[in-house]
Amino acid sequence: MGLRERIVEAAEQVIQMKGLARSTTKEIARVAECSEGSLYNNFESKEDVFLHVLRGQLKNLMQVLTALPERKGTRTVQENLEEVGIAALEDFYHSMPLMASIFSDPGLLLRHRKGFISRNEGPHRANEAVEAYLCEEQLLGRMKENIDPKAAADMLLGSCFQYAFQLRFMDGELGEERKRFVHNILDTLFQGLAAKKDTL
Amino acid sequence: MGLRERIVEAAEQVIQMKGLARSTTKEIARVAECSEGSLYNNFESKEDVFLHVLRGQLKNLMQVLTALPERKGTRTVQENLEEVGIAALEDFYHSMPLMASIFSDPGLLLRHRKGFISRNEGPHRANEAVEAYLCEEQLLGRMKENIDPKAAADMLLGSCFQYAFQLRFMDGELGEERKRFVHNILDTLFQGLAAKKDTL
Amino acid sequence: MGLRERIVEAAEQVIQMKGLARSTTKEIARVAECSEGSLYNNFESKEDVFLHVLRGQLKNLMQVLTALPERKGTRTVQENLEEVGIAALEDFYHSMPLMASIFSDPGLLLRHRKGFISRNEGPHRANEAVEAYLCEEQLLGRMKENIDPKAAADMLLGSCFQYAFQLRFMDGELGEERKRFVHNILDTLFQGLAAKKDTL
Amino acid sequence: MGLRERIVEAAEQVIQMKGLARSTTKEIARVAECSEGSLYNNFESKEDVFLHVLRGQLKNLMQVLTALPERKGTRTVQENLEEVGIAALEDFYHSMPLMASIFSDPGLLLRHRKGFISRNEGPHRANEAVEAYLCEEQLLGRMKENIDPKAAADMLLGSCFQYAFQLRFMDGELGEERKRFVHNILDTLFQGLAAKKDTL
DNA sequence: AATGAATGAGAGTTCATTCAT
DNA sequence: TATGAATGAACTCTCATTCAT
Repeated sequence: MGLRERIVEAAEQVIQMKGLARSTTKEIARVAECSEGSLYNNFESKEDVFLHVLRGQLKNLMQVLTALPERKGTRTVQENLEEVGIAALEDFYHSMPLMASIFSDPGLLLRHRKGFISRNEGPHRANEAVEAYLCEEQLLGRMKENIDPKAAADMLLGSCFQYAFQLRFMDGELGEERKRFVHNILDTLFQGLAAKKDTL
Repeated sequence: MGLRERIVEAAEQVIQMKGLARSTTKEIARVAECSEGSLYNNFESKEDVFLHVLRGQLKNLMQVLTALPERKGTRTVQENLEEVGIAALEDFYHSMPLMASIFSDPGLLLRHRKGFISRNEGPHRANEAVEAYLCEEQLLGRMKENIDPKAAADMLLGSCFQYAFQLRFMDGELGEERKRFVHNILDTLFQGLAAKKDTL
Repeated sequence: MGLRERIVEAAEQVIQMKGLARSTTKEIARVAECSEGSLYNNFESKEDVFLHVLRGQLKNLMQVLTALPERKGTRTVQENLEEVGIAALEDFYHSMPLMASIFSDPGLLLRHRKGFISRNEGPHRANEAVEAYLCEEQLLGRMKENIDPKAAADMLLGSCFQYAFQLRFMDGELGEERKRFVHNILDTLFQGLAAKKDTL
Repeated sequence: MGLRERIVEAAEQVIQMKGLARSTTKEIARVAECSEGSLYNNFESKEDVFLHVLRGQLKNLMQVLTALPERKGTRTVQENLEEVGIAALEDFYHSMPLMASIFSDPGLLLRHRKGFISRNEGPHRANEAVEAYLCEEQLLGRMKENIDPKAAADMLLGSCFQYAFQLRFMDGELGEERKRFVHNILDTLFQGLAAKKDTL
């Protein structure tokens, strides 16, 4: 593994542990087993290192989403979405401190927002991928016709996102209940809340 | 308005503008039109000021949720939830930089987590309130019986939460589409995704 | 007791506890049960308060020394000096943190040295008083003739002074061994170190 | 000379001049001709610098005391003690502002007392060394048998200690009278105060 | 005379960044 | 290319003193 990668991994570790606000170049260099000078031989600035760390997030989820189009028409829609939901929950949980930290410095966000968007790295990508998948399933008649695939995608990923946020806030670990959480979400989402017409 | 309040409001403004990481006591004092010393006559530390700012968040949403039990059995369930969703979206959007910033310093979170929990100030309160409301409506027969109220609450608030996060990330403003967003979510949630049985 | 006295006593307490460097007007006012403003209605400055505290030190020793001339020719010289030594040890022990603290701010010492000297408040007064007493006893033939009363006084008080310093440094309490210490000092001082002539 | 040493020397100079209470890191850095940041690359804190300054005190006296055992049986006891007394007077005079300053912050003393004791750096070391030397001379018959070597040591060093304290207090310089002072002390100590028996 | 909120200068400390080696 | 000592600007926080009440 090259030094650049080692530095990015070290930075990720340090930010996970201490938080972005308490991460220092000295500590990152220590964990990467190199000098602080080497940080600046490989990256423009500490900010630059952080950006590379950010890019490495949600890797697992993105992989699942990349494979999603192939799932179209196979297994059940709910099964396919469960796979997505679990991956989302895991990655959101893992990356939350990093992703959330960007709001602690709006200037940083401002400087790099265009870059994120042009490289299609925003956190909305996942939602769009799920939405696209659901459109396809709708065309296949495997999902109700007159509902909004975007809303469905937002509910699945949004509930996972908020759950990850709240777990981190409460210092909860992400244990086996993750499967049950996603399962309950999807069950409810597929059934709908509406009472039978005669009782409405 | 007392100086304490002015300081908290100034701190909120500054953190909204510059982010927690770039907020300085000097700037907060400047905006509050007092000396830095006065910050420390009124609060133990900068951290203490931040905590008071945090406590003032989600006020509007909490008010709507407090009124929710009285809504039980009135209007339609979907209308009642729309009110909640819109308030959530607005408050989440407004507070996101503040709430997310806490993850930039896990030490800070660690020091105050117990306080948050004991004062019931965690971000999960909203979800619990909506869940409780939906349980009641279920008993009234205004919602399908065999679905999970918690999952429904998580989807509504989770999608609003993530939408607020993404809007902030993309520098989007929260305009009139907020109503449409919540409406679509609830429409989809009430209908359910499941295809008609004969086509499943 | 008037407010002025209460403030001086409070200041002494606080300086004893926290040290001059960590003593604040806020704390002194709290202990004196008055406002910080009252400090400045009664004294020119914090420095002024400290000077008044200093003047109150070594009261017990000075009293003993004042009575010393009357002791002349009574009891034994050694007994009279023991009384002095014990009083010195006690007062030095008690006042050491205060007296020593003045060296932490030479500017303060410089500003007030002339005042100390003109009011005859220096720490050398005690030595002079003992020296004067010993001169008298020498005239009475109760002490060896050709020795230096000043040196004797310096040895008695000096050893007590340093002992008090070292006790404070080591966090030792001034217990019953104080009598033994002074007794040993005086025994040795009276006997002299010189070997018998035939062995010298 | 390394930067660390330069910083310690600069700190000693500054504390000698301004006193511990008025010594600032800015001034120390200025005198050491380095940045304030360098202070913190070389020491944990300003307190840490002060501790290193303290450790460097009484070097000359300690050297004389280290050589003392070799003096045993040579020259006269009084000559050997004069050398000790003069060194003590000089070092006490020089170090008094530094040593005394530690009492201006009992918290500091508390934090490091164990360290001082375990490293055998307390101010009592000198007394013990002289006491040990006198014991040896007693065995050689060069000093009166039935007197207390500890008391003798305490009188010699104590009188020098207090003399140094008073000189500093009075802004007196330590001139050539230092030899006379020590000489008088020792003369008196060796002779003893006791009147001839027939006159007692 | 008594108050205590407000002040602001200045303290110790941190840390991203540089650059001579 | 790798280093890490040196930097200095910027930070949070303290506290003696003032003054309107």
